[in-house]
Amino acid sequence: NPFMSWKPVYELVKQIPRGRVLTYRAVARILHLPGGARTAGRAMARTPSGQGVPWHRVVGAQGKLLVPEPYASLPRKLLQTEGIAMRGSRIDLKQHLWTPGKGKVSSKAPAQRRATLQRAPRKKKSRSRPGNS
DNA sequence: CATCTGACGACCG
DNA sequence: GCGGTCGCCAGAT
Repeated sequence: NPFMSWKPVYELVKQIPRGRVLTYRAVARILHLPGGARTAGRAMARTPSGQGVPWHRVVGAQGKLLVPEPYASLPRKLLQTEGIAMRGSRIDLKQHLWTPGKGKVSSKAPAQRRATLQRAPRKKKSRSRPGNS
């Protein structure tokens, strides 16, 4: 049963408090999901309905709502209802990013720092990308 | 078994 | 800030 594999993800998402959000990246790191954020995204894409999983509280690393059609408009509405502040089409992660276990200790979200590692130039291997025919 | 496909995120121009 | 590309990994074809 594939749902069992993602159960930890749904259990974690269910614990996100009202008015708070988690990024796909954060979910992946907390659960040590191999493959990182995309794996978290895959799990969310298969979120079972009727299980009380607040899927709208999982957003992109930059606070963007990545839910595709035909549900694209739902998260925004739901989050607004929960009092989530937004700058344009983004959520203020500084205010609403949830840190498991520190919900009532500190309301400040830890500033996420990007590694300053340099990477070798990237090869542009086109892997049958949807392009113009 | 070989490929393609994403509810991502990092980089690049 | 935006759009295109690549690495990642489990499912679908």
